[in-house]
Amino acid sequence: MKDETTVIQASITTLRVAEALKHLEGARVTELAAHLDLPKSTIHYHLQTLMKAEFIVADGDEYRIGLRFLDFGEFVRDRVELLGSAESELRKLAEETGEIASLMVEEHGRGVYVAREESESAVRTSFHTGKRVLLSQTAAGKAILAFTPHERVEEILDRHGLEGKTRNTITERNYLVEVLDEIRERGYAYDDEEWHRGLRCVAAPIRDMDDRAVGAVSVAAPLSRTRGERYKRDLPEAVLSTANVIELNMQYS
Amino acid sequence: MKDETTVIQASITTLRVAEALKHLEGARVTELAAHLDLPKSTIHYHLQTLMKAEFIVADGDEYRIGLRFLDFGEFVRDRVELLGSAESELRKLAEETGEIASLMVEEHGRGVYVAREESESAVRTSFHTGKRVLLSQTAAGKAILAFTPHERVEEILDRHGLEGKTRNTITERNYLVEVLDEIRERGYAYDDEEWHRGLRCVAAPIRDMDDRAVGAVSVAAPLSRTRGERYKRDLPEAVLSTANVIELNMQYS
DNA sequence: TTCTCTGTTCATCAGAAATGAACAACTATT
DNA sequence: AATAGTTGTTCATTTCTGATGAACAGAGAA
Repeated sequence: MKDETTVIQASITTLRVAEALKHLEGARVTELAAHLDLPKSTIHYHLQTLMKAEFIVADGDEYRIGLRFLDFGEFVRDRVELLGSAESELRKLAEETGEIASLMVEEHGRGVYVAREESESAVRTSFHTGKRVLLSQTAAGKAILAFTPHERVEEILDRHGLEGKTRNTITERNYLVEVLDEIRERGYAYDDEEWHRGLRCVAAPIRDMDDRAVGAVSVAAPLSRTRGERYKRDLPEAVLSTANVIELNMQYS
Repeated sequence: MKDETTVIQASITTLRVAEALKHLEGARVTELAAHLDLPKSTIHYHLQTLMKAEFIVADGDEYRIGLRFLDFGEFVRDRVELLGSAESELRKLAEETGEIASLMVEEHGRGVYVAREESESAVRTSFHTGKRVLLSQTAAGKAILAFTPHERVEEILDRHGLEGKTRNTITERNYLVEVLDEIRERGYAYDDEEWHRGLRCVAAPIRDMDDRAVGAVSVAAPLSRTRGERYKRDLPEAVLSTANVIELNMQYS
């Protein structure tokens, strides 16, 4: 597996500037230069480039990500076929459980939340649609991995590793493989404070005709509301049932 | 006003490839090469670059825009402060009128729809959130222009011109200025099939303390439902009232 | 098989991206 | 006000890299 793909460095830098601008929630030339460890002049030219292409905007004395990205974002969102079959079911799941229900798909070996519905009583966590996470760190991600061919899983783990996020995050490869086996048997996955302290999730994969995961539904709830039977039986049942309906919807569209 | 800003050509090309990929709704190397009039090899390297940065994805035998843009898109959407004050009001407006209600802001001299709500009976037009249009071609855009300082309006018109879209689109600068004066007096703007055949819109600006437009609300309805008083009185009233509430909401947040 | 498409790789070369220093335009401080 | 310390922009220079067409390999189609 060769990693030295020939890419255009200048473009990579421009994209990194955009990324940094998002990460810093707006920034000025000097700040970006420090953050990316590049000369001010270099940053300047890359910002000019992004401005000319209208991907960023100058707001007062700092640069920010522009609405052009919204255009692209909504476009790509509409291209996720799963969404059509899933959105209304997700809403029902959120209402029924009183928590946050979300839909994840895999891309470039990462998990991406493409939809999210929350009820009034849901916990306030700050992950928006589009959020990218490591598959190994979330219930939905593990549900996806469990129903992904072995070689592909290996590839993904090679590429992204197993970064620890909380004290519960799985960081050992062998252990992860065991967990995935369990999930495959059981049919659904747990996240017991592995991604965020105080937060537990239950997720079920959405599979195609070949039994490959095309995504996963998950419910996220605070520790305090995931005691006993609710965590062991009720939430899994709700999530599984939702995943099942989505799978059926998919087939008739 | 010098236009020859020094930009990085390689990056511009990469961004153009992304743009083309969106426009073509996914494409292969050869198709892109033809569309952008560049050698296949050049396209190849730019695609590799976008792939490595995970901004696009290879789907079967073609490349597509990736979900990374969704991350950026949602991020920038959350940064539009207006939205917090406007979203619920927009929904009410959509229900009340039974049409499509949307919110536009200006960026880089263009109009960008940042929110959109539709009722069941609304006409099916295919413009999604994030859609960028010429300000002169829409009711919301004209409402914004009418409450934008003269010099800035001149700048915008110089940059983007007055492209015709339907037979009703305003293409004469002097006439547009007249229309903007009317709008300023009247307080709201019309779009009489100027953007899309068979579609009429009514829009009102949302203004800040300095009377400058920070956005506009608009209602879009099919020609058949915009006869007589509804077009002349009811819709304007509804839109104005919504804009007013949003302005008030803004001040207390 | 042969032909005709793909997309990828290669070698070459012009020219463009990166850079630090110099400059100008502001703020803050005194 | 004057000054010192910021900032962002411009400039000249040099190296290295992005662009290119041709050659190549791989997949279907004929």
